[in-house]
Amino acid sequence: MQVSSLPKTPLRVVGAAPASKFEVKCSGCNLRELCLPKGLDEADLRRVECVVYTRRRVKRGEALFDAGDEFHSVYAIRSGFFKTTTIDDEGREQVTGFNMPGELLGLDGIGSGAYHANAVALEDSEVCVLPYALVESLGREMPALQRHLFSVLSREIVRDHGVMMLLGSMRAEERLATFLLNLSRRFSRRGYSPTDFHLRMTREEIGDYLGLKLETVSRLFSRFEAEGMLEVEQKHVRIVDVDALEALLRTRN
Amino acid sequence: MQVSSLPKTPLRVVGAAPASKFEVKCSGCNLRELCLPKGLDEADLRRVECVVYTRRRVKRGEALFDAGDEFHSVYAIRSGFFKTTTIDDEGREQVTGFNMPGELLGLDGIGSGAYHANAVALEDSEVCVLPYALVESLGREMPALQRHLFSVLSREIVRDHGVMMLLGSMRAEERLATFLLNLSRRFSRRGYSPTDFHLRMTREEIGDYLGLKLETVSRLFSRFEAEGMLEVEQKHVRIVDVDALEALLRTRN
DNA sequence: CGGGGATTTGACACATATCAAGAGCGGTGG
DNA sequence: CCACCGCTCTTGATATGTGTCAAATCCCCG
Repeated sequence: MQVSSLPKTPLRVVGAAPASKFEVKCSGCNLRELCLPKGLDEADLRRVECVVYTRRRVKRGEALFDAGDEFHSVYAIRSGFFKTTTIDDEGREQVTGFNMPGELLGLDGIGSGAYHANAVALEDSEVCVLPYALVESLGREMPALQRHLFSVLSREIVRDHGVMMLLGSMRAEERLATFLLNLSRRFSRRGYSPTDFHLRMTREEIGDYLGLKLETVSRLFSRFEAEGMLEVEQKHVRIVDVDALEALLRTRN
Repeated sequence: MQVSSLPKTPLRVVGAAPASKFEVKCSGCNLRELCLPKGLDEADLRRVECVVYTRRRVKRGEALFDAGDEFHSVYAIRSGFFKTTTIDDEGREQVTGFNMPGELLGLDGIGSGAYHANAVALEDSEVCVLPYALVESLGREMPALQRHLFSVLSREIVRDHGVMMLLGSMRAEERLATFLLNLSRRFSRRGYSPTDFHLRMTREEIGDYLGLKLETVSRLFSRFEAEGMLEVEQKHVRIVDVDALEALLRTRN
């Protein structure tokens, strides 16, 4: 079985400097279109690169930041995979999102000066550090950048509303189907197979995201496989019948 | 029984011009601290007032905007009460929020140029219209305003994560308790009784927000009343025992 | 190569949904 | 001012989806 999934660190710059210091070249980054506005010229890019002057590596299982940490930077994922979670006073844990290269982390900290979520790497990862004070002031000088930031925040709100829809109005199988189709689309956009990928999170983490128990998630995987929609082998998933998955969502019971 | 609830239009400027044209004076608005950054001087306020040059009235049941409408403005609620909802392709309806004076509507449209949600007035309401292009450019000249907007967007994300927590990890009674305590706090902040208020939404709308069926919501109200935590009379709610409500949330089963 | 976490699966419990009926309330028009 | 109508709400009986508990297997990581 041929499985194409994200390599551990597919986007690392070859010959980059040692861990504590990296060459940062947004201009040559193939994720540029995901974390920067379109149509920046060379001069703009150089100014952005002055803001993005460090990278940071986060090992699998480590936190990029924790809820309550003082907010100072937003992070652009360069390689790897993250989950963000919030834990309330009573210990309930909710996974608020899974994040892949080109996406931003830490936006939840802007409003209060402290991060509200934990961001944990699900595999060895690398992020670009964007000191927020610099981003903000650069935004004032570069309208396109400012507009882009507002846009990213707004789209995050729209995404969250989608998750609210999922959690509030969908049945378990619809939630998992939505989740898989969403992953598929995002992998696809990044040049990876939309039908064949590696889940970086556990069944429990999927459950904590979808509002389900891990046993339910496991059963659903088994059922989807039995019904010929998926091939599941541990964390490798192959979507065999996209149409059937999508049809699941259309079935208004 | 004495019930203090929001009057129909508590904040209307006495002697305001007719519906199509209002005096707009942010400087005299007692909601200023809710929708504007602190510490603006007189000159700044006048500039803001140039942007907020119209108001709009929305009757109970009418939509301020619908999903798919072209995005051009953000709205600050001056009086009244709104719900925002999203409907997916299959007709599932999710209430994404209830909004009261001082809160902003339409932020979800910034990212894509079209609103993603419907905003419907739950009682006769009035909003300040903030043309987004003007807000954006004024933000570049007034850092405090720009920072405030980012802050509002970020806090909306945090709020949404709270709702995800509610929908994904709480049981029905915890959801309703959380909802009531949240309303209580927001009424309180606006100078109204935190224990005694009028629900402007139906049981069904509460259910569509909390991911529950209207019957479940109704039963919960009855039970909370039977247990001496609430007094419920139609849409009037009186919180008799806040501690008990909060204790409900602490009960990790 | 060993061990502990992750996954699967089964049996059963329970919270919430569904279906149904009736009551209450508010608005409208005669 | 009263009666009617429609919508909202309440409550009961029952169904069902998902959670809980438990045990066995798997397999990945150190």
